[in-house]
Amino acid sequence: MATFSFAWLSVPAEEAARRLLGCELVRKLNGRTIRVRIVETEAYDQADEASHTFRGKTKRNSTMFGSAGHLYVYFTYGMHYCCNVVCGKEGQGAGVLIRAVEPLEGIDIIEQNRGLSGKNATNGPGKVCQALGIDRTQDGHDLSQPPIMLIKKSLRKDEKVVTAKRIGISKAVHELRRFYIADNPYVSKR
DNA sequence: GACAAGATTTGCT
DNA sequence: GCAAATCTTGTCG
Repeated sequence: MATFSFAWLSVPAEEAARRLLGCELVRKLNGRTIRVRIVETEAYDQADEASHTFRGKTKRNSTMFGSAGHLYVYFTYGMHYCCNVVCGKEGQGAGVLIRAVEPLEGIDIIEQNRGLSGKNATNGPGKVCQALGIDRTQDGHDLSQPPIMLIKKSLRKDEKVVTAKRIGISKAVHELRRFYIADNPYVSKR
């Protein structure tokens, strides 16, 4: 389907990061369904010194140079996966890191995958991937197709987006490119 | 062909 | 609060 289902993601990374807040991610795993809500994101684009795409296209980040609505998964620190939603226009090299989610359905599966329960199971980039069973074989996946789908949702009226400094990186840390839903208990703290 | 660093998490001092 | 665990990719010689 060469539709523009993800036209709403074909915008600058910062805008896409805001729009992704509150959206749901549906993951089919072993015949079960896991449904979560995105509560924290972080924007990356090619002009960002801390981005993988800063020095141009490589074999690893080629997914981020694809079209919006795809999944970019990378492996880091020898033990963790992080997942991003590609955004912007094709060839732009922009994406949004999913930093934290709120479990809505299939919580028992999440707890089983993580070996933990409560908010500690999904309040971090590496945790989200482990909880949803995402690894680098999902890199480049089309988020309009199973087993992982992205569903656009709006925030509730009483919820507001907070813009904050980035964390966990060593370059351009002062940039205000991290977004999260105010007062949501599943947001990573630090 | 070899070396250094990394969008993190967890456990111990 | 700090340091280790662990391996892939990118950069440099």
